[in-house]
Amino acid sequence: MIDLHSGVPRHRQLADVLRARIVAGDHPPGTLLPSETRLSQEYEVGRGTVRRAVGILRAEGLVDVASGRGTRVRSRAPELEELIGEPDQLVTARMPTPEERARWQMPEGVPVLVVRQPDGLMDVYPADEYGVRIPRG
Amino acid sequence: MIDLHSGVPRHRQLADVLRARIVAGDHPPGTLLPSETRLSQEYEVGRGTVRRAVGILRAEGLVDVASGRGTRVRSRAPELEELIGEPDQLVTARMPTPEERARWQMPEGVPVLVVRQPDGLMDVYPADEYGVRIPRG
DNA sequence: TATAATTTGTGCGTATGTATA
DNA sequence: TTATACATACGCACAAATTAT
Repeated sequence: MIDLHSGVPRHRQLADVLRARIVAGDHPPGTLLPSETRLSQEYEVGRGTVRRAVGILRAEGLVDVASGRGTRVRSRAPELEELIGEPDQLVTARMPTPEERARWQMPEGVPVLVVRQPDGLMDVYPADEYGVRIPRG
Repeated sequence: MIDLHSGVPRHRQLADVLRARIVAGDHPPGTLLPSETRLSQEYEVGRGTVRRAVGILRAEGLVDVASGRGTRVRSRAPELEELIGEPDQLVTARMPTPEERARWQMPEGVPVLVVRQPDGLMDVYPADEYGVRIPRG
């Protein structure tokens, strides 16, 4: 599975393998991945390498990691609450600041939608729960 | 600066300190941060701790790290190319897949805008370069 | 209630490789 | 070529959170 001489870092290789297994349904949403120690034995890499690989999946929003409990495959695509856009607003996105993440208790790997009014005021919404609908004329 | 007995992990404390210094303009965009070794001496933590702290800032898109060159504070580029939204489109955001990041050569810590058409088709744009403008009726 | 086992979190030291100046 | 700096990887130890006994 992991090629030590491919030039590709092992933690990226492992992240690719785990991601593939997740999207292939091998690890269904809601289930736990094997523990870090188990994975390090299974793929014959150090635990630190496993943690970096899992960290990648976490940053991508694929899994949720909790101390003492394990690494759980995140359930995909919950219903988005629709915000109705208003003319001349500009919608973009970025990663939240630590304060914003704390305020809305956002999981890792989830961006925020930034809706900027013509007058410069901005509203911010977690992108895993909100979407902006373009209104009909 | 770093409190060993606060309960807050040192690499998080250091990330907070560095982030604060960056946003305060102490380390202007385009400049290099002190080297990892220098930071580890300055804040009296291990180099691994420094790397984890910098890794946080990198995931947030605040800095760009290059081997042999150093850690550079990323220039904020609020110059967004505007896409004109069309009625009934739904705009949201998520983190890019590795393929999407490679395709557009996106830096870390940058989400993608997802524009979903009424028929289900989706367009994806890097959120650091694009925004969606809500058209007037 | 208390204890142990499991699992993730943190931190250190070390080694080797690679890129840049 | 040499020095500097970052990248990857391993191993070890201990702490903290959770779950099982």
